[in-house]
Amino acid sequence: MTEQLSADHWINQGLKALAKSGFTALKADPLAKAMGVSRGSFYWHFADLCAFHTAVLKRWREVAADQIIADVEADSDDPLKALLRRTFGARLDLERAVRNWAAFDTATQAAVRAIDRRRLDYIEVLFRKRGLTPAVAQARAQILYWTFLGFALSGAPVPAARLQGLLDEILRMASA
Amino acid sequence: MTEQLSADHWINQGLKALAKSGFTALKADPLAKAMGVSRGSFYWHFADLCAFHTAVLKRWREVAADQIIADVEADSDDPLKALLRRTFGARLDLERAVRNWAAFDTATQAAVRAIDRRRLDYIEVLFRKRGLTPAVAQARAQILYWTFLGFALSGAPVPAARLQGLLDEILRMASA
DNA sequence: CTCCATCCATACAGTGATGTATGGATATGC
DNA sequence: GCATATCCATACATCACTGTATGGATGGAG
Repeated sequence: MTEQLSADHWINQGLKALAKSGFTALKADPLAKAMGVSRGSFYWHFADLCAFHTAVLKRWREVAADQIIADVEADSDDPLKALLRRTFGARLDLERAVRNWAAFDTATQAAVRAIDRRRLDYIEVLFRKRGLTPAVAQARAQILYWTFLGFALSGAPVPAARLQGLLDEILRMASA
Repeated sequence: MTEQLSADHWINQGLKALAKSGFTALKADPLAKAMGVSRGSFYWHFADLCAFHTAVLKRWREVAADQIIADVEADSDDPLKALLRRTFGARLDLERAVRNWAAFDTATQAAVRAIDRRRLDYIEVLFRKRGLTPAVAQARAQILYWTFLGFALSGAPVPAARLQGLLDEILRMASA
């Protein structure tokens, strides 16, 4: 057994295809071709497409959660600033693809909602630690998160220098 | 000729299907069934699917532009506030669907970019009229537009009362 | 009334994918 | 060294949709 595949191989390939080509690429036939293998393998590891989809989604939830943990662990001199730098600077193709997917699949929608909840709560905590009242902290967390989502989903590339200035402005507005 | 269809009928149905079911619903066969007619009509009015897609997209550009005009014409006591009320309160399914579509089609992507440019420019003008420097006006316009996009694309429903508070907070942050 | 243009239905071949059934290859336990 | 479990290839039936070709219906010009 030199080159046998596992379910994880398929799931990883699924995430890769998702980030690169969107959720419409999550099909057995094209993935198999991309991996140089036949669909026989796919249908051995997964009952059907739906099972594969839920597996990919589960993995995404894990990595998205890990992402959050990593952000929490970020150097905490100015955690909000660090969080902005990290999130606005990250590769966002996967994020984009999953959220597009969510418009067509309720399970994906649920996963996205769960992740949103966690991120929102975390941002809110950061604002509270800065001394804002709970109500204002909640509002600004929601607003900041919307801003991030808009940036992530707009798809328009922003030069690094300009992005830096925009992040500064965001921080200024959020801390006023 | 009592019940003949025109290309416009198809395009309108396309926009409706787009808003309701996303860009994957822009197919001849399902649309024809939904209109109680056969694909023969479709392929008489349009050379192929691609031609239909560009027609739908062209129409979207027009209505999205009209939307902007309407916003510009909005009562101008506090234009920014009026703009927020109008955009955050509007039906955003079509906006959502088109932007999802743009992730899979470069022509759609170009249309979205064009609309984004116009909206951004308009918001920037509003900020300048409020006395902000060009640089700050540009930055805040971008940030506010991202915030709108995040709201529009997040898909999570927000109760009207809570939304009102959030809009107030946005205005406060943007005007500080 | 007739002819023609407009508009639509139907039938066909073709494509890309799904899911299943069956059998072949390869390592591992005994 | 053989049987078995694991993993994959191939072939098949099926489905949804595309695009085309052909013919039928309907209304207006002459």
